[in-house]
Amino acid sequence: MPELPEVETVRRGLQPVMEGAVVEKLVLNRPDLRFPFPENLNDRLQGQKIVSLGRRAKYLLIEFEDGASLISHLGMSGSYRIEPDLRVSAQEQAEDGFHYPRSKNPTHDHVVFHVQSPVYGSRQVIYNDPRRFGFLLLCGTGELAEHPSLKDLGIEPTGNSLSGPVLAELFKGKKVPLKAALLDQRLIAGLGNIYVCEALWRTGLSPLRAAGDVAQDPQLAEALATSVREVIAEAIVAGGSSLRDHRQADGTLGYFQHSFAVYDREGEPCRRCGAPVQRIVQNGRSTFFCAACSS
DNA sequence: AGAATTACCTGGCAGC
DNA sequence: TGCTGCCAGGTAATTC
Repeated sequence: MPELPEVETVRRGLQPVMEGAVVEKLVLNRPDLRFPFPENLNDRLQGQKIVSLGRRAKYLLIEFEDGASLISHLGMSGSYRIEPDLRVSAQEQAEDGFHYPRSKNPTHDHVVFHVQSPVYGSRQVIYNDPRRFGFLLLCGTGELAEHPSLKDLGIEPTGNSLSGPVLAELFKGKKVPLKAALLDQRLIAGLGNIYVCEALWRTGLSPLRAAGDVAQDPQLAEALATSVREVIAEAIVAGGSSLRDHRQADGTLGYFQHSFAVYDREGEPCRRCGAPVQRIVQNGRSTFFCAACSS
């Protein structure tokens, strides 16, 4: 599920119940995910108010009033959902505007935040992750920027910071294929396999082309930077659209509503030229592109 | 140093 | 219907 747009969708879904809420209790149903949970996590967070829910690249940042932060990464299969507390009546549940998806598999409900929201009252925010590639790290006051998971991250592909000249500078002299360069979180942070394929297709660039090539052509660099920004922005809007009617934490719905130009469309006609979409493997991962109209 | 490969897990699906 | 093999959007560790 989670590339940047999905994490942003999750952030927006959780924000209403979590921001300003107090952590009543944190329940860990196992000792670890990808990494061991921080020690005494419940003791550290119990009674603390969540002051904001942020995001950096694909990381969800839960910031507390004492300045500490939880860094949450969803890995490949992580998701959050909101559930009503037992004390919340069916009537209130029906009227609070939230959508409460059932747990697809309760055995993978690894973390439960019991929160008391000033607006919605008691709710459970539940982290589910079948593959357990996700992780939860605790970061002390003021250490977020220097945290090992965050300090080497490149620029966000949101807003206007990713311009043609900026992209050209990042890719200058790089011999690696565009696919690898765009996936490199130290250059641009937040792109994953899907949106890299989509942005390259949109620009008419082959994923096999050397990144340094694009750096030497200001127009190409501008076009690629624009495509990346557009693809990400549109995906966030699509994720958000599933939140319009029922605010929900799980970004899955928005994600699957997306119709991709090339991703997972091997053999199907290119939406630009009609030639069959190709699938190749780069660095052990699938790349989808149109060999006929990308170069 | 930088690039490529492997490891970490479970679930779903195609093919037999 | 079960079994096997393969594939999956992530980062980190290891090897080259």
